[in-house]
Amino acid sequence: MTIDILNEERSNLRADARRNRDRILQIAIQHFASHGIGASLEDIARAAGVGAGTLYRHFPSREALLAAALQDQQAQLLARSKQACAIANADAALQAWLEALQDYLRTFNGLPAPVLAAVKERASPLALSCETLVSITSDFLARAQNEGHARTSVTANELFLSALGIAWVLDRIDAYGTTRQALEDVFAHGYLDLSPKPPKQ
Amino acid sequence: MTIDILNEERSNLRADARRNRDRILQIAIQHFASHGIGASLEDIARAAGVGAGTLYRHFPSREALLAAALQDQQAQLLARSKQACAIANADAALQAWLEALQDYLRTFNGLPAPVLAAVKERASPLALSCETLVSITSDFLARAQNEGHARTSVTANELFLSALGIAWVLDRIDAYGTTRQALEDVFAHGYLDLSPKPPKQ
DNA sequence: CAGAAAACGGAGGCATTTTCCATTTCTCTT
DNA sequence: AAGAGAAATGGAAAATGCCTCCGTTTTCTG
Repeated sequence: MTIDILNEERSNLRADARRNRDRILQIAIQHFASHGIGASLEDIARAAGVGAGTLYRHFPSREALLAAALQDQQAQLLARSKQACAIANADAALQAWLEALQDYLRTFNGLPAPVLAAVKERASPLALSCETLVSITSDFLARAQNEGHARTSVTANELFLSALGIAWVLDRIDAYGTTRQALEDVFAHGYLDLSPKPPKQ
Repeated sequence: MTIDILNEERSNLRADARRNRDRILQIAIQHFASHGIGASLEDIARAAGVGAGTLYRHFPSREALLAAALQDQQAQLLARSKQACAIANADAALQAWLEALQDYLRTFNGLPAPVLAAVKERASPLALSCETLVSITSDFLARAQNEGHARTSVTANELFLSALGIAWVLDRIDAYGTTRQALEDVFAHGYLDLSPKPPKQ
């Protein structure tokens, strides 16, 4: 149920290795934040004062580095999921969770892409956390289907994937109109409204 | 109203230039189809039997080449929009159009990304066709809002962006469950269903 | 057919990822 | 406290891909 992949605690790294690892991670977070997830790994290595080889030994792939850089945000996301659990109204709880998820996906520019990739690639360092996210989504969805108004034909996977899709669009469109709220609205209610009696015809 | 950017007809290209341009384009379509929009431009040039310089002279950027490679599909898309226009039911017409749009966006793997980029970048070679697509979407949406059941709070832009988001997800998830139909369903109806009386509470 | 203009192509500059290994640094034992 | 061996380092280099530049070749025109 935990989202952590590697706790910092007791690890048998040599002192210099640990120092370098931490340094790289800290710099990576800064670079991902300012240049998006595509930030140059060479730049990160240089800024951290280590050789490229060192970076790669600690984080064999961009995704591995990304996964490590996301741990704090993931912890925050988990905290928000706990808060959302406490919301009495099931629909509101689901909505709160989806909003938290959107915020998380905004941590770094371009994050939705590797997260989506991780959904299907078991091997990805982000995969574990992805499964957790889908599973949490599933919990909120199930509750909203039972107690609230969530459509019963929707699955947690679809919900999660849709959230990714929206996050991806918003990631790249930004201030294009009043888009964020609007898109989340389409997401929630669809573009068709079959509820009241047809306005015409 | 046309989607064409450069008609093949009378162009004052020298014979060898036209030959090369056509050749490059033909090969590019094949490569984009098999390797996605990220296909190596060097490979395309080599396969077309021309130097990299020649490719770049004819198509200054990947997007320009992509735009040219998409012309046939765009023509097909326009044709489908005409067909959809003929559908009596406004909702069904909108749905048919959105489906055609999805198919178009599946032409090459990864297409949604440059299309989304083109939505905001006036300069992009894909921008013109993008505007056309949004405008067509707008027509179908307006009709479905008047005659059918499309929610009046939704705009064509939001609809188009949502379609891009879905296409992007499906592009990378492919056979992940029964996803396609399901996602389009969430898109159409949302994940909440407020229509009938609340099932509980 | 010859000269001018147009087009060609591929070498080379640049950026980036990733590997490899000779050297350096740490740690643990004695 | 010293030194052997394991661990970690860093940066050179290979691989890939984008894109430009310019000496050479092809086409067109009169």
